[in-house]
Amino acid sequence: MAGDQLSRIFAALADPTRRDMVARLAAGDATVGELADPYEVSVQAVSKHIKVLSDAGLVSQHKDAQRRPCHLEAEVFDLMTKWIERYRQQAEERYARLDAVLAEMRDERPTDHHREHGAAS
Amino acid sequence: MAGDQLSRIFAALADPTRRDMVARLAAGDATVGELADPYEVSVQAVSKHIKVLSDAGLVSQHKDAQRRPCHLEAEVFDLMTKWIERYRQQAEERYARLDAVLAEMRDERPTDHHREHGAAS
DNA sequence: TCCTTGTTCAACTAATTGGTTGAACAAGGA
DNA sequence: TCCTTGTTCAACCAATTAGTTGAACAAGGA
Repeated sequence: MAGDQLSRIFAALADPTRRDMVARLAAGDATVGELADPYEVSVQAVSKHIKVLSDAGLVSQHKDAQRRPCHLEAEVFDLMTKWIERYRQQAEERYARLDAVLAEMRDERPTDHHREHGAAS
Repeated sequence: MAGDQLSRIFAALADPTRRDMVARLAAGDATVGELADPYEVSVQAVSKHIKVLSDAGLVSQHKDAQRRPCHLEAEVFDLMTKWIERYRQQAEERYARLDAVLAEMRDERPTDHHREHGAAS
């Protein structure tokens, strides 16, 4: 399980070290060695982190002699943003409706002017 | 490790079942039992999933007799969106600049074929 | 050619996680 | 009161994962 890209992306970014690397790469491409420098972990561990980001499509690498510079693939972030926005908006709309209903109830109570127009779920 | 909220949020959403539950909750509050219904897993497993979402701040629960209806906390999504947008924009700006530089180079030597993109700045 | 640099592979360990079952607990309803 | 419903706790298992070390490999430079 956890095979789809969205799962891989979220899982990749659940690790603070990897988020840090993404932040670093947003400022410019970097080799695995350069990325490993600020951390106390082994280069191999960093290489593994890059693989995770790479499998998620967040990072690509191209050959340059014996180096493999890492490059942030910003477009993939759209997948996440779309997913997030969809449910946030849905939830917020629900609240807008609820607020409207509550406001209406507040309005109707003191004067009892207009009658209700059907139940809101 | 993985103690900060952003890590918990990303980790929580890395699981497709939990993303599904978020989708369900975006349409309206639901009890643990109702959430468990469409899945083949035990109610206890669903309860654990809700705990993960709850620890991440994505879901809250309130008491209603013996029920504990789950409620999606849409505001928390902002944390993610902000993090994502920051680095995406940063990366995109970098490309805008790179594109400008490449365009300039193209203008300056029309005969030279376009080069591979190396590290910027 | 041999040596150095940069990266990855392989094997292993410890910790985490998603699932299970069985028991407990909390709040109504008979 | 006892019974049912809804939820969580506890203990356990299998799979995954972040880290380690040691070895391999690929590409220049002497």
